[in-house]
Amino acid sequence: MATINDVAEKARVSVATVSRVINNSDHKVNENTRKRVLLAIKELDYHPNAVAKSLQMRKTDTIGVIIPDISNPYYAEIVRGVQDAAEEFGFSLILQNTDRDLRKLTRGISLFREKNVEGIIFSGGIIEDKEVTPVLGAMQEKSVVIGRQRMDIPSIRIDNRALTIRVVDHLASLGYTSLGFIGGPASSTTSEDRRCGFVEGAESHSCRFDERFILPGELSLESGYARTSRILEYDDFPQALVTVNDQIAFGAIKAIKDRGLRVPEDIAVTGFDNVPLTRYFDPTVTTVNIPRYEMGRRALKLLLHRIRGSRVEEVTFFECQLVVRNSTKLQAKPSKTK
Amino acid sequence: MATINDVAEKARVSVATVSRVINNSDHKVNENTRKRVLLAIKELDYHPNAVAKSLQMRKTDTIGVIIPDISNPYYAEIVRGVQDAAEEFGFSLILQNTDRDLRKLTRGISLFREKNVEGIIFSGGIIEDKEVTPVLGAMQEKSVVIGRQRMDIPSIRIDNRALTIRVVDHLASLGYTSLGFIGGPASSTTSEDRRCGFVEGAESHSCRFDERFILPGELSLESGYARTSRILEYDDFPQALVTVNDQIAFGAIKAIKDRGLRVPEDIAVTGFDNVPLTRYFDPTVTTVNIPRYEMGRRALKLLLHRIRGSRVEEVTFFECQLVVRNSTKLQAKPSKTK
DNA sequence: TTGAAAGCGATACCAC
DNA sequence: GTGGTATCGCTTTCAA
Repeated sequence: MATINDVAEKARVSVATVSRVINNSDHKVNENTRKRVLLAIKELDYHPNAVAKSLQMRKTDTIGVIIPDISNPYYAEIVRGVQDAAEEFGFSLILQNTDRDLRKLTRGISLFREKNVEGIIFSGGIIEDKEVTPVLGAMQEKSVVIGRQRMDIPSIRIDNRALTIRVVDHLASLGYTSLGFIGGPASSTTSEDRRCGFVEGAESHSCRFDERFILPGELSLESGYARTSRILEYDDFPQALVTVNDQIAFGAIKAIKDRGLRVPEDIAVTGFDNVPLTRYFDPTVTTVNIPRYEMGRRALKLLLHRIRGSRVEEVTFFECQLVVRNSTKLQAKPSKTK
Repeated sequence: MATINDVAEKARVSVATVSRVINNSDHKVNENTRKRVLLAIKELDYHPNAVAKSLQMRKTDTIGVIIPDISNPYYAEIVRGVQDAAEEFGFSLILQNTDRDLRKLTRGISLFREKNVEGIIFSGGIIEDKEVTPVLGAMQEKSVVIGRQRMDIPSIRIDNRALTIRVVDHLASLGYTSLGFIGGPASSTTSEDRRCGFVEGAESHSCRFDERFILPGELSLESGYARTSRILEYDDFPQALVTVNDQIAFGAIKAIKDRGLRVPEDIAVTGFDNVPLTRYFDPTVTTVNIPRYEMGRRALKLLLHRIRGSRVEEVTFFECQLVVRNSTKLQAKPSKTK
């Protein structure tokens, strides 16, 4: 690999000059010299070494992203948003999956510090003050979070409680009077907020709900299937099931159908996220649209502001919409996708 | 941020000594000195600077991954495999999405070179000799590809042609005699290989197939829906549809049902990939399991071998299995998930 | 066992 | 306009 020295030698100029033309600095350089340098660069197939540059400049133009699992479409879409915005501003991403494991979380943060990332975006998983603050250290000033967390870091959020109340309102307006809830891990603040919203909404409509029908779980198809199966074993199972993500909802619907029951006639189901497949599932799934991609973009921009020293909003809320589809209509009408 | 110099000063030793204890080098260092250094490190909350280390060592422990789109679950799972393996060996990943756009591809490669990644893993999208070779340069020796491509780079592959023939065999054995095919972009070698396999299989069973029913498309739900709708407009539409991925298959099934037809009684559908949802869709989808995660892992390991100078297999094939489910059974039986 | 010093490949200040 | 050179933080001879 050719270095700036090789270029300087070949062009018979100093490295300072080469540096100037590489960065088309405002420092003037003669047109002819510039040409010679450019030629040498071409001939040597010279690429500036970003590592050396980073060392000197004390900036790496990379930011770290910490998520539970990139193979989870929910996070994948957030990451895509972050990444597109990052690219716009000339930043690279380096990713760390935690599987919601504290050890992996802290290891990721340490790695990021060593690699001198300029900031960190967290999404999902537990971020507890006690555990994380010490290893995060000064990087806390250069972090943003997508979702609620227990630390003093600016966050991009949605109002999970209010949204779940909206879901319950919708269900109540359709005449459902007994409800169940399938959540995620107890450590997930998102899931907890939704559970609170569920309870609050159900109470306000005097819906019947029952500890047997409020279950925690994983955010997965399998968990949705298993929890729903368990609920269906009771004769007095609820008329509608509120779940905290679309994967769970898919699993729930399959469990219901496998038991010979119909959605929504025998039991309605709602999800969260509005992944593309909700429009293709049978029945199509009532859910809450969460603008994951946009939240990713925004998180990146927010982080850049922080990095550059601006004060930023402590909390940025994103609006979400309830998307009503066939999994909650009392009589399913022929659906029209397009 | 404390540097190695600060530590040296605080511990009243030279940076050389500090370096030795940090890397527990085999170079002996007195137990007492070591303790002093360790203490200083703790007190200063010192983290070695990976950038400086990289510059000196001429290695970054970073590898680049180039894929069309991380928000596509197919690639997300590959990336997760790569990442887990990378972590095992102490490597970090840096990602680049191309959206199958040549300009983004070359930009990504350039970036990776500047960042001194130690190797590149490509998956998906067009990798044409002409376009890519020059910008890849010496990095070609440090690359591996997941999928077929038109360059001289070791690859991890599956036998798309044979697998598609297997799908057709299955269909033929069930008695389907007229077939259709919905593919991806013409630029996708994977999709092309599958089309060849489809034609070859259909011919060998003397199945009826027709240019009208062999359509290219995108690898998406929408595309599957649209292409299928078009096919269904013909009165002589085929009895079974082979599609090149599960997303397309989902779209196809919905299009069929929306038209009031049944899967598989009126028309059967097959996919490719075996994403988790194929077991939850209604009907469950016959597909080909592709071990994406394992392929990702293997790609990383293969790359590490290359980087370390070993010769590696030019092509590594992965076995895949046909997974028969209800979207191709002539009479659907009650399915049992678990 | 320990330390001094020469780089790694850039940037940028200061002379000329 | 151009060049010399200190510097970023670390590893690694080479001497002591």
